[in-house]
Formats: sequence, C-alpha cells, structure tokens
Amino acid sequence: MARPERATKARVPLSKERILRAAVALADRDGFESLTMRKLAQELGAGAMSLYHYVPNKDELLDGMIDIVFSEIDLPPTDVDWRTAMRQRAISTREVLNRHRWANGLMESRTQPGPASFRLHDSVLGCLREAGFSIQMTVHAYSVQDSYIYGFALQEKSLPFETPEESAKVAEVMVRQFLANDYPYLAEVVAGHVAKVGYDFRSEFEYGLDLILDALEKRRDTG
Amino acid sequence: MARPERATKARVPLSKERILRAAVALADRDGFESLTMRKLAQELGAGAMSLYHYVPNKDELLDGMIDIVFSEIDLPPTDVDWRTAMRQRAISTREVLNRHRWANGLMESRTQPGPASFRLHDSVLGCLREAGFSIQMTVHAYSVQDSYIYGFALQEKSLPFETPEESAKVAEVMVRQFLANDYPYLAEVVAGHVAKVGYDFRSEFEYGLDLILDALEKRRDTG
DNA sequence: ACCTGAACACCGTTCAAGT
DNA sequence: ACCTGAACACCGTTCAAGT
Repeated sequence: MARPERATKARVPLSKERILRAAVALADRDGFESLTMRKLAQELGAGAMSLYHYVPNKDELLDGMIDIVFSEIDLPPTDVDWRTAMRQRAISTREVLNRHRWANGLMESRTQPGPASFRLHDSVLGCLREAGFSIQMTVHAYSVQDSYIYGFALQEKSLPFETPEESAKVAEVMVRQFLANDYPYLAEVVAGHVAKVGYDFRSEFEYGLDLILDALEKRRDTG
Repeated sequence: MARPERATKARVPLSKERILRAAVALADRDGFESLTMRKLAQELGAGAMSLYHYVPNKDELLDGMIDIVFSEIDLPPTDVDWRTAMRQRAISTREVLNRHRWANGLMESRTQPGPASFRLHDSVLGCLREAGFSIQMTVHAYSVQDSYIYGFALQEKSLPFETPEESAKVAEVMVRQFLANDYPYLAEVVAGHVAKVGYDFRSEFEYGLDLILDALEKRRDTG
C-alpha cells in the first residue's frame, strides 16, 4: 500500500530528506572523501544534477547532514539531577560522534547551525540554569564539557586501534620504536599501560568526564 | 654572499623543507581548500610536477606540514612545577592552533606522526611522570588535557567572531533569533553574558584549563 | 640530477534543454 | 514540475620526456 514500486526499479521520488539520509549513510560507509555529488546521486539512482533541485550546493548538503547527526544525540533528561543528565548527554554525544566519524571536525565549524543543533544547545544550557548555575558559570560549564567531549572524540578517531586487545598488540611494536628513537617516557607509558592492559576508550572518556563534572559541582555556587 | 640570486628571478632550488614551509604559509593565508599542488608549485615559481620529487603525494605533504605545526609548540619547561609547565604548554598549543587553524582537525588524525609530535608527547609525559604521577594517572592526565585543548581550539575556530567587541555585536542579532524560535535558554545566556561583556576566548580557555589542572592535582596521589 | 608538459580520471557546478 | 547531459574550470597524479 505505502510506497508502490513501479516495475523492477524502485521509483521513489527524490527529496531533501532522502538525499540527506543517503549522504550520511554514504559518508558512514565509505568515508568523507568518498562523498561526492556524483556518487551520492548514483546511490540514489539519479543523475548528479538532480540533487541540485533539493540542495543548493555541497556546503548546504553538509549543513543538513550535520544537523541529522545532532538530532541523534539524546537531549539531557529533565527528570534527574544535572550531573546525571550531563553525564548521559556527554556519553550519547560521544557515541554519535563515533557512529559518524566524518562529522567530528565539522560539527562545531558549520556557519549555519540547524534546528537540532539549537535544540540540543538550548536543552543543555537549560539543564545547567535550572540546576542553579549562574549565567557566567553556565557558560564555563558548557565550554569545558563540550571542549572535552569533542576533543576526546577527535583523538579517539585517530588512534590506530579500536579495541583494548588491538591496542595491546599495536603497543608492543610502538614501544620498540620509541626506545630506538629516544622517547623514554612514551616507551614507558605505552609499555607500562597500553601494552599491559590495552587502552579502553570508554573508561578513559568517563574518567575525564567525571573529573570535570566533579570540579563543576564544587564550583557551582562559587562562580 | 649567501644564496646568490641569478638574474631578476630568484633561482632558489626546491627542497622538501622549502616546499613544506610554503605549504604552511599558503594554508595560513588562503585557507585549507586553497592548498592545491598546482597553487603551491606556482607559489614557489615551479611546475606542479616538480613537487613530486620531494614529496611522494599530497598526504605526505600534509604529514610534513603538521609536524612543522607541532614543532612550533613550546615544550613544557623542566625548571618549574608540573602545573606551571602544563599550563604553559597548553597555552602555547592553543596559540599555535590559532595561528594555523587549518591544522586543527588534522593534528591528531595523521597516521604518520613526525619527530616534533613525538618529542612533544614525550616531554609532556615526562613532565607528569617526574612530578610523581603514576603511569595510570599520567595517561588520564594526558588524555583530559589534550582532549580539552584540542576541543577548545576546535570550537574557537568556528565561532563567528574574533574579539569580545565583535562577539557583543553578533550576540544581539542572535538573541532576537533565539527568542523568535523558542530557544529561551540560548537567548538568556547570550543576552545575559555574551551580549553584555563579550566573549573572551583567552579567559574562557584558562578557566577550563585551571579547573582541570586543579582536579588533576587533587587526584595525583589517589589514582 | 632536476625539472616539466600533456594527459587521465576525477571533482563541483552552470546552463540550456528534455519529459 | 521534475529531472538531466554536455561542458567548464578545476583537482591529484602518471608517464614519458626534456635540460
């Protein structure tokens, strides 16, 4: 009933929504440099120029894609204390950033933020204000948290391993390199930590996150 | 005596060093998308293909450029306490990142870090280890600091103003937009803070930095 | 040894046209 | 209204050749 398919080729009409979703999926699957107007159109079974009826240019395509990514981040819940709410939102942000690694450097550098971005920002600020943070302290709290979250995801993206097991393996090779090149502390830290237990991104992320939230809690009333 | 110039056109021979320096200068001046092999060659008064005798491809050109950026970051001084040393290094990193905005997303995502990157990493780890941080705590301390520094610089890069005066001006327009679109907290925070005093990146950066360093100091011995 | 032009397989986007 | 192919001004890079 819904969406009748004519003949063998599905003839779903194009739409901005459909184009944006396909663009996100393509970037997720093949990486950011693989996202070209031509390939995207092909993915949709259309000519390259058809896209330009829904999106003025590639830059605004990116704006739309980024706002989809923002929309996937859970808003901070309003029925728990601010610390729990901020913690959950931070963890959700990191998850989404890992799901869409190409988005990482672009999220905060778009000149045209979309509605999902505004809604999230507004909710986070609201959470802090309602918890009794002064306006000044809200700005501080927001800045530290987001710098940390996006910065962590940025470094995480680049490390040459995904799991603790992998990291332990890679680490042994690195240690030899470091020792041979006179980087004693790099060798020591990698040998004594990463190579032994592996590097667990999730727990590392939460360590720093809790450190920051603890510190914010203490400063909430002092400004 | 040094570097005799033949005729009117300087005939300085190409070299990897010279190419990398010119590439950094070009990206600084005209932005990252303006950095093409063709334009870079032109900047050096050479044919595009000449570059390939010194750099195997554009990707390795970027690796070299990034390591130049790393080399500009001051190593943490060894004759002061760790907190002062880390603070100075963080401030120097932010300065360098602002000088080379194009580098920001790339610094930690290169697959082939260069010697300047290793040297800096080694020095920072050394600073923490010598200050009595356990290996485990050194990893934590390193991760929080760098996530914060790079994340802050990332957001700073994208904000649509450079000085507190500019920010105050932009803020007034934004507040009207936020109120019209039902983002009450965004409106409140921007009106009550940014529009009033302007947003000062340097002091915002140092607020978060000190918050993190304070927290690390307290945890140094507890792990 | 050091440099280079022509050429190839790509880009994003304009324009004038198809149904 | 919705879609498109040819064409333009770009890319990075290969290759075969110049001095």
